[in-house]
Amino acid sequence: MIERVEPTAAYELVVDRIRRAIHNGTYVPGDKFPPERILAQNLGVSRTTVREAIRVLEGEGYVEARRGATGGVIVSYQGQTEERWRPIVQERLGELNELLDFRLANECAAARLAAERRTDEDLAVLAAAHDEMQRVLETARFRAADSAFHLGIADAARNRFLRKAIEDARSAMWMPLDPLAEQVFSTANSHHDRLLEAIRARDPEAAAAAAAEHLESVRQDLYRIVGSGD
Amino acid sequence: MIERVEPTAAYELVVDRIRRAIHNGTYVPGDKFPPERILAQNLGVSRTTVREAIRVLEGEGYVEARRGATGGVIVSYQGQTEERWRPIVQERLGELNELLDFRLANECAAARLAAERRTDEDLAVLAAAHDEMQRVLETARFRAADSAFHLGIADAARNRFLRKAIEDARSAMWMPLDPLAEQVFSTANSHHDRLLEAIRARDPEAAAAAAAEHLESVRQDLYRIVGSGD
Amino acid sequence: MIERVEPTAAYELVVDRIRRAIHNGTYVPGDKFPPERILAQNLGVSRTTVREAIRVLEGEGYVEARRGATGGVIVSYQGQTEERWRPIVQERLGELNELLDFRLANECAAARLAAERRTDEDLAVLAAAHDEMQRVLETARFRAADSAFHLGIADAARNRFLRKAIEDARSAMWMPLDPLAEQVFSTANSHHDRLLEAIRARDPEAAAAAAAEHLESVRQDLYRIVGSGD
Amino acid sequence: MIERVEPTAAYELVVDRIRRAIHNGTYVPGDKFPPERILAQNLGVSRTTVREAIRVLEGEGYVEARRGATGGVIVSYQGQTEERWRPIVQERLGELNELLDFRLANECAAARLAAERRTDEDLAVLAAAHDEMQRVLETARFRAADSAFHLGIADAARNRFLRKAIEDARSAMWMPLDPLAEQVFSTANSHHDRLLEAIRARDPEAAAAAAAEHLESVRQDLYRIVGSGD
DNA sequence: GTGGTCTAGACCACA
DNA sequence: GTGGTCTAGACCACT
Repeated sequence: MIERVEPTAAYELVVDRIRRAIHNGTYVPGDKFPPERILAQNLGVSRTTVREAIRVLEGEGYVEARRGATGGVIVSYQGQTEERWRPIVQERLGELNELLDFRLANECAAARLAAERRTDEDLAVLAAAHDEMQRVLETARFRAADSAFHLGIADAARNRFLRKAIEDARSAMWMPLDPLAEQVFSTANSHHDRLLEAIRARDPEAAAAAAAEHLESVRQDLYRIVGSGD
Repeated sequence: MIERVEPTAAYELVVDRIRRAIHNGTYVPGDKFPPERILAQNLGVSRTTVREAIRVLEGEGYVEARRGATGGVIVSYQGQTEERWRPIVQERLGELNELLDFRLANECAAARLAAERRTDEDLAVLAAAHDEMQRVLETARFRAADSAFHLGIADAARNRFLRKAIEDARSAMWMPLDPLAEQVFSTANSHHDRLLEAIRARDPEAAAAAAAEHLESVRQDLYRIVGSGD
Repeated sequence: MIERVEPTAAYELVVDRIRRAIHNGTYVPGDKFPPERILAQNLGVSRTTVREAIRVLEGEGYVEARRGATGGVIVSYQGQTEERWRPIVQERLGELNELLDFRLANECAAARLAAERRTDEDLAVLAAAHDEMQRVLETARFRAADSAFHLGIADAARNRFLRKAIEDARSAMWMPLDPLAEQVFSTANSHHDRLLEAIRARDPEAAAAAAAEHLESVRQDLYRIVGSGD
Repeated sequence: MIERVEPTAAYELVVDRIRRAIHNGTYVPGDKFPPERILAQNLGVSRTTVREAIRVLEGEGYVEARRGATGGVIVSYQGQTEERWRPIVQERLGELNELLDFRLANECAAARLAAERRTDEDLAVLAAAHDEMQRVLETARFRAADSAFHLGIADAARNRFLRKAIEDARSAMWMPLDPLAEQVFSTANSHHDRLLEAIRARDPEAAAAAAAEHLESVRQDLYRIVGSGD
């Protein structure tokens, strides 16, 4: 009836923000973060708090801090093989399915609204991300462009609640499956093609359908990972 | 790119929990809350923190604390006339529209999934809430039953993310519009009828359509409030 | 610079109020207090708190509680001989002198203002108290009339701050010196005569002088008690 | 006959102490208070209680709390124009007159006793406060020196009851009338001159007369404020 | 090293 | 047995 609250320390929130920025490709392995002072300012917290967060992320192997004038905080490489992740996916399968249903609801709605409301600027952003995805070879870069594409749709839908729900859900689904990602590049690109075209053509239903198809194919990928162990 | 974090104090979380419990009708005006000591235990915080939250809610006029063995913290009456709320609705109109689009996405999806997955127990819960809505005269009780109905659908959909999104959105839309609510009782009831029937019949598309229709009529009500001032 | 605070429990305040009422003769030995319920109402506290206070006063020997229909809380007799109090007066002599200087300041000012502002009603109250003092034999009754007289002057001065200061100071000086009191009856009466006449004649300076003389004679009485042990 | 008691929470006592310290100029706008932990120790209460008091004072606009090593609780600036305070003075006029009569009684008595009992150390304190008053330009500093001067007289009188009565009365009269204060600087200084000289000369009657004259001129100032609105 | 928050436990005043 | 207050101690976030 009334559930437990769990107070979250400021530095945990910062950890979350940074981790999410890495997951959605804002920063890819090898990238350097802005200086702590700047980060602190942007996040609206003190530098101590940022440092605390970075220490945690270092512990998790997400980032690496280097001292000196040429130093800074850089994102680490941490690709994982499909093999190592299969048990984890298996365990989370129920949750991942729920997440996909949740994304279906929100990303289809966003695609529909984006098709209605998109400006030419929105379209340019989406097209750029789409181009980027077809050009890049590196998984991390692909993921960044992928995020930019899907969040660009949410932005074009002009709805901050859908935007946040989509961002949350994508972040929650994230897994460092570099090898897998490569296999699905081409499939993803064909879906993205259809989605982009529908939005360009201002066709809400086609956009929603393309989004749904895309997400269902992601679901198939997950089942394939799980199944491939048998 | 990287957004501000806003650290949330434990007592703020408690304020939110309690406020939400009032908004969704878990406690209606005149109801007494569990004793502070019990609340603290349930919420997993100390009594001081609960009291801090109650003090805030007292300041906002949500609750009133009475001492003594027969005392306790009770929910205040704070009905507002449509007149007083028109400017506030007007100001929030953009946000409310976004919220409705967000609810459309999630509540239609929930209705669809509920129609597929509902058990007989789910149906019993929905039917009970539906009956309650048609029986009660008091606005607060109606609101409670309304919440029970819609969250019951989310529960039947077996998806915690949809559930949370729906709860959040409903809570964010809440306004103490008692008079308005009364006017829309009958309309709401007819929509709920259709929704319940679709779920009973395990018809996903009909359920989604009924949910959509219901939310669009809520949107019309909001515009009516704003427009009635001319 | 910033001094300690000492929080006072409600029941301590009640103890103080009741003790003061006994000291200034509102209730004299043998008198019965109002029922607890009434006391609680008048004091603005709950009955439990009144009971707590009475328990303390019982412990101090001020009152005695008797059960049953004819029962109630009655003020105890607790006369003390001069002998027993001499050491206590000696110890408090510095404080008592300060109190007398404080009373001089405030009672003279009150006498002066009373002479200017007194109404015929004020005069009647003072005259009644004055008569009472000359008639009574019992120490307790004399003290009651004495209090009525002096506080009546403070009331006639129409100044709540002087009133409170006088009441506080008189209460702080109180000692259960029944034998002493008898010895000074006649002296006190002659001073009171002069004070009453000056106020009746609306002569501020004479009133202040009479008040001063009265208090200085009280000071002499104290030194006599202390000295009489040599 | 028996008056209501009003139980005072510890934090209310602390609020009072701090507010009084501000009123009598112990801390002037811009000053920083001792750290909460020290305050708590000095006041003999827990830090929670001190914080509760500070929260109240923050709400009243008396103080402002800043975090960080260079932070602390500082006294706010809150000067008020004569205009804004006229109605308030008007409303309190009766009470203020009573307070002035009360101060007359006690401050004249204190001046008289101070003239008799002052040591050279007392004189040095008074002279220092007197010098300070003639030197400072800032209202707040003047008020602080003024308080030091008058309470210094009470201290020289060696009477804790007069001391407390004077401090209470001065605190109760306090108003944030900065502009007014400036206008009366010179008048006050001339009165203080005479008062200081009488105490230095050990002339009780002259001291009392100077104190009386000073207070009567304050009364005139109040009437001037009230009258100036016509 | 400051203010901000939280905890666990206690006692008090109230009905 | 309720809310109201207080304590002693702790950790966190800020500057």
